[in-house]
Amino acid sequence: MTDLKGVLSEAVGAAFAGLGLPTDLGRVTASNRPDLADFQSNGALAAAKRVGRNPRELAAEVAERLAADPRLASVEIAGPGFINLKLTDGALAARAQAIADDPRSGAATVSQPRRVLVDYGGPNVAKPMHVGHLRASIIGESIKRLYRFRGDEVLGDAHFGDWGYQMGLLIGAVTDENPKIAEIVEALNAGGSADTAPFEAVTLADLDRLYPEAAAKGKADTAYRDRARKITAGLQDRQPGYFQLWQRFRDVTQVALERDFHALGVDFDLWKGESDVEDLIDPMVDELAAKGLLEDDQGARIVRVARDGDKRELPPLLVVSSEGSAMYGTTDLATILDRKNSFDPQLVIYCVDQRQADHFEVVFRAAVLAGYAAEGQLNHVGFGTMNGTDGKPFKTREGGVLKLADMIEMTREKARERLHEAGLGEDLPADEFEEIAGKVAVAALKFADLQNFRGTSYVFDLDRFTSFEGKTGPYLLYQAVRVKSLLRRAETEGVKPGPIAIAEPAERELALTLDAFETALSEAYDRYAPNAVAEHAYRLSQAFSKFYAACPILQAEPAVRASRLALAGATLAQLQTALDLLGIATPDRM
RNA sequence: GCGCCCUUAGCUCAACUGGAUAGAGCACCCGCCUUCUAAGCGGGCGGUUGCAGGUUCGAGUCCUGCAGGGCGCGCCA
Repeated sequence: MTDLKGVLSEAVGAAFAGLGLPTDLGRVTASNRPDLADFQSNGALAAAKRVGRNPRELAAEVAERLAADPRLASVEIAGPGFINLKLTDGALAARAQAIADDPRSGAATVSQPRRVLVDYGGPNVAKPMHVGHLRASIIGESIKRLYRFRGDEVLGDAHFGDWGYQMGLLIGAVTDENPKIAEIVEALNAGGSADTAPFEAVTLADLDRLYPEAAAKGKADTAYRDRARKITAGLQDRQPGYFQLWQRFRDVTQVALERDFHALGVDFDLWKGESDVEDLIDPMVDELAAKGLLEDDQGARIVRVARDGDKRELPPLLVVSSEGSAMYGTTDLATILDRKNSFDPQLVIYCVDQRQADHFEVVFRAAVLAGYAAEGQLNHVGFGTMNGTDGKPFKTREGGVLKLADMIEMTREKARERLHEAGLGEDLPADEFEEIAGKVAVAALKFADLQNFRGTSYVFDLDRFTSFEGKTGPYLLYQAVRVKSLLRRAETEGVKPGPIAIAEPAERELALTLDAFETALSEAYDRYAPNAVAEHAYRLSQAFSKFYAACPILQAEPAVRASRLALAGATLAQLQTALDLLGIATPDRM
């Protein structure tokens, strides 16, 4: 299905071709001046430069060739040579009708679907998720849905951090604190057998408490750090005591993670972790050595990735540490190999904090050197940080890191408050009210994040995000619910949608906005930029709201009523699709 | 020190990859509910796009320099 921009680009392109000029000059975009036109082409300006002619003259010749097009109500030249196009109401109505009849709400699919893997989330075993994981989850989930909707075959992978130094630190800390567990670990490591039941006593809260202490000690105390590294290497060697205790860490973490992700409406197809590629590492190291990529350096084994012409000095990829353990770059590289051997993605999107840009550059270069990926196939889609109102990375009032679960509950509480303030949902059963509050909270958090371009940092301001007024998630839910309510009423009154006709300005604007969905999606897709979808959802809501205020629906005469009802239905379908692509679910009532 | 990113209305952010008069929301002011959810709609106020040059018909967008802010720079992830 082609949108109006595409249809008109073809027509204008043909007109340019008729003058012996390149077809691509006909590229049409939405008008910058809605008061003058629906669409515009700037091709004459570009052409004038190439062929050395007056742009207005060229534009006039193109316009002449377009004059007979029955879909166009007017073709005008303006300014230095803009070609302004206005559609007939009939052509607009036909497009709106096609969108209303389309289960995809007018969105196209890519011509060549790819296998795409989205790597996001990145929670760590033994550490509760904190606000830092929020953006990865929100943006990654949206990108996954967007790519899938465009027709690609997409897998989302949570990619646990479960195999590094922090595991060694924690095993050390837990055994220090609990002699009984230390005894069992030692016995198992020595090849003996022991009852591991006491491991069950280790809770996520314990790990949560011990990790910061251990990490701090590791920084300050060289001996402590070296022991943790040795334990890490031992774990990676599958020494039974370390390995079984580690499994307990993984289990207690998994439960909490699933709960947090579920609350956010985030799902993964793969729950793979660093440990899943452990078996690949030794052969991979051998292979890298055989290819002559590996170098010994200060007791470690590295791959140098610097290139001529680099503006900065990139560090090498550290493959094996001086203690013999795998580093995160090692598992990242092995994961690339693992994916190549299984899903064989044509594109991998790493949705990870922008601060890790250098790290990914190093890993990607190493992957290309090793022949595990082609140049450009691995793509780091970075994002900025979420800051507090002081402009610095978000912290609690006490200065600590806020757990994700706490943030979600905070937002949910705020949502309940807002609903009560507005006197909404009070006649609903308690469980439905809770469900609505949950959806409002998720919509508030996600829309606040996704309305900004991912690369920029933004300020976390709960009061603003949860407001029902203005450009917020709750506002969008309200709009969707309002349409649902309208459609329910039509249903009970036995009113059916019918053929769409366009007459009023508000109807025109709504139809044009519905048509712009495809442009927003392709931009979001090409630039890994969900904010284009968020922007569209908001514009659609506004256009509908204007229409809703200006054009009575159920009170209108039957033909108009049927048309407007169809427009309302098309709006709801597209709005829900757009929100779904942002990972936002819509309640039926509020 | 080297490198990357950022600086747009009082505040929070957009701007379809170089196009017309730089747009939204919040805040503030003025209108609109006996009619489909007013959590809404309409109107107004608000700008030397950090500063200085350059490229061209045309720059928030590209190039150079400067100022301010953030981040990264091998055995954490």
